[in-house]
Amino acid sequence: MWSNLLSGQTLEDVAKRAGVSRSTVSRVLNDMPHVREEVRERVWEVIRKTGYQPNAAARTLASQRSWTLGLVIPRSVSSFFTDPFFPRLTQGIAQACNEFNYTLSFFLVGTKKDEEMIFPRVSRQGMLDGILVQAGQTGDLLIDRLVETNVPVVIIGRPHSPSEASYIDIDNISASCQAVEHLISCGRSQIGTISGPLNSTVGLDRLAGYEKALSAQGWVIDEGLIVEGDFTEVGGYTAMQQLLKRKGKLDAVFAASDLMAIGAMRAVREVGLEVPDDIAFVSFDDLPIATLLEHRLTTVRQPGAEFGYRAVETLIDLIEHGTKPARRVIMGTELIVRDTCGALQKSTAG
Amino acid sequence: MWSNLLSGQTLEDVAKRAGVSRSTVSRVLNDMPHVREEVRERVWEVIRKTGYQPNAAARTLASQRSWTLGLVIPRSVSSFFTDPFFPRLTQGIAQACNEFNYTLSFFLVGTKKDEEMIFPRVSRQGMLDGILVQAGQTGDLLIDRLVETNVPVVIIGRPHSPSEASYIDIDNISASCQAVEHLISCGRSQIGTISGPLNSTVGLDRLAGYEKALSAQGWVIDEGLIVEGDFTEVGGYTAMQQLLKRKGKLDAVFAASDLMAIGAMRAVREVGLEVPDDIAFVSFDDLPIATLLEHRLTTVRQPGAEFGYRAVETLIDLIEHGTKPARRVIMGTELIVRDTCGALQKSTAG
DNA sequence: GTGAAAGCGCTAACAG
DNA sequence: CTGTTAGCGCTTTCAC
Repeated sequence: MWSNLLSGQTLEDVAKRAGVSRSTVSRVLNDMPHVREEVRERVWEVIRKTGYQPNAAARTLASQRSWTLGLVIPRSVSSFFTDPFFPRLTQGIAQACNEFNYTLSFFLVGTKKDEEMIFPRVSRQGMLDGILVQAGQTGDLLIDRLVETNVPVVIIGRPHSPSEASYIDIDNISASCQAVEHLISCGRSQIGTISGPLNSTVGLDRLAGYEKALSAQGWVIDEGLIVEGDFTEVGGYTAMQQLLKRKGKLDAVFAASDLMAIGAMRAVREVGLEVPDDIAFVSFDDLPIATLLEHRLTTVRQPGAEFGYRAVETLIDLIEHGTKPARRVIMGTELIVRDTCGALQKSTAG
Repeated sequence: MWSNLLSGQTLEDVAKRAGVSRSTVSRVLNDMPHVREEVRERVWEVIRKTGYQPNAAARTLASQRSWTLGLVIPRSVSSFFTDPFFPRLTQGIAQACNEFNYTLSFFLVGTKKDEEMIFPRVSRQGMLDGILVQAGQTGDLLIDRLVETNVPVVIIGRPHSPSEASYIDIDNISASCQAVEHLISCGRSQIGTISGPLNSTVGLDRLAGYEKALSAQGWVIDEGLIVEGDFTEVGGYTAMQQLLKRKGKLDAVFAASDLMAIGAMRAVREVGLEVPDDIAFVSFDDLPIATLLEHRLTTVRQPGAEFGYRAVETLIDLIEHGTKPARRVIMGTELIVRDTCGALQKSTAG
């Protein structure tokens, strides 16, 4: 009966209609105490009838709280839109934001120019209550700039510069070590690796895990068995071709991502070799596609959505309880044994 | 030398330091005329030195403009995080937002409860200058609610209810028709289809294109050759198994997405049939993976990033020049002929 | 060309 | 329990 949605209603209007003051309406709106039940209901009634919606900007300005979180993807994270891992991460983040009633703003830094345009928006007061930023490459200073900003920040992935920043990560070293150990326990001894980009901590850590496992056997690291990849299918394919040049001395590969393992297996198939008989594979991610391939991937499952969810929880903790001390959250992984490592085959046959 | 980043500086502080009034600083900040060049530079100098950043909430409140766009994914769009098409779309949207200096807020409606939580946030005054919403399924009323809100809205995909809402889409009917015509021109005549969900316009339209192509030949539509899919790999696999029950009468399939074609080809391989010799395929999307398969996909390329970019442009147009008349943007597609349709093979052999 | 003053719509002391 | 009163930090007339 009264004017409807978004007709520019204000608290004042609602107050007048309900015959109370602005403060009372504000109290009702924010579920605060000290309002008679009868009045509270009268006010709600008016709010409902008028379709009144509080103005977000005014609320933010007055309360110094925007209920908005920023998700920043640095320029150096080029795989954000191609690596299937990220959608899962984003999903978890979005879900947590919904649950905790935050809005999620998305800052994709595509170019150097973008960075200069975006940074002011991100660091602006009154815009964001906190920031989630994906760890990128060495030399990408965006994260450091963000941290200096004094807005609560949680880094997704281990940051390069050991600062007092909060971050959330998985234990890439242990997980990779375990993956390679599995290969060893399957009887493989000439194990190569296709690493992630070595200018990222995730690439570095997974390589470190590989080396750790070999060293634990007392084996010496053969640099020729290490090829740097880029987390893409094509990168895995190319890297495998490198590795195959020394075939005969290679019976297994640890790939730092499922996508690279898929590319690598394509290269293996092309030269007429068999997976897992000739070359066994263990990789990382456990993408949905892992079980749909001809040879189902033995791979390290890392939390995707849960990871994002937890990152948001951590950030909200910083917002509500202060940024010090820095939080360090390490989430667990799990080795999923399937076909590509040859373990199941063996136990079936043997 | 003066205090730095985010120390709670205000326009007032800057004005004082520069020896001018707030109005002048505001003019400088917003590149407005009527400021002496000398003064302008003095003010910029202070801004730079102090690291002052204007408060976004205050600015939004005073100017009634948030420079923020919302991207809403309705509950019924469950494939958002699994279909590789969406990342490309999002990328284009994010890029356009950067270029036009808008911030992108992301609303993922996961559950019915989410919808009730999110709707007020989205429709709230002072929060969003405009909304991009992905078209969902029939019966999903979110879009209609959003349109009623009077905030400028652009629907991504053709909406179900023919309202005066603005939308952007590709010509799914023509594109699908062309795809099936190609199959016909390759000499196939027993053509089945794995459709998208038939409660979505995109599913409906691609099926309509399939039927149009057959009808144009004077052929009668065989309902037994139509199986509904869900745009996923597994859905394609299952649908193909249905179709294969009538094999011998089937020499080609039009799949409404690449992912479904991949699943379908898996099913074909499992029963020992050959692609494209026994069954030819044409699909839709042209995902990056299309060229990495054993049989490279013949598929309809639809704009991904460009689509998102254009959606943002359209929305900004609505914001700046009014929502009437409604804009209808239809983007082009292109049939990419590769291996799965058998055309190349044939021309090589013949 | 510049400044004063009045809001934008809300929250949050502080009285009562 | 409720209302009054200040702001939050900026934009935007309107004088000068």
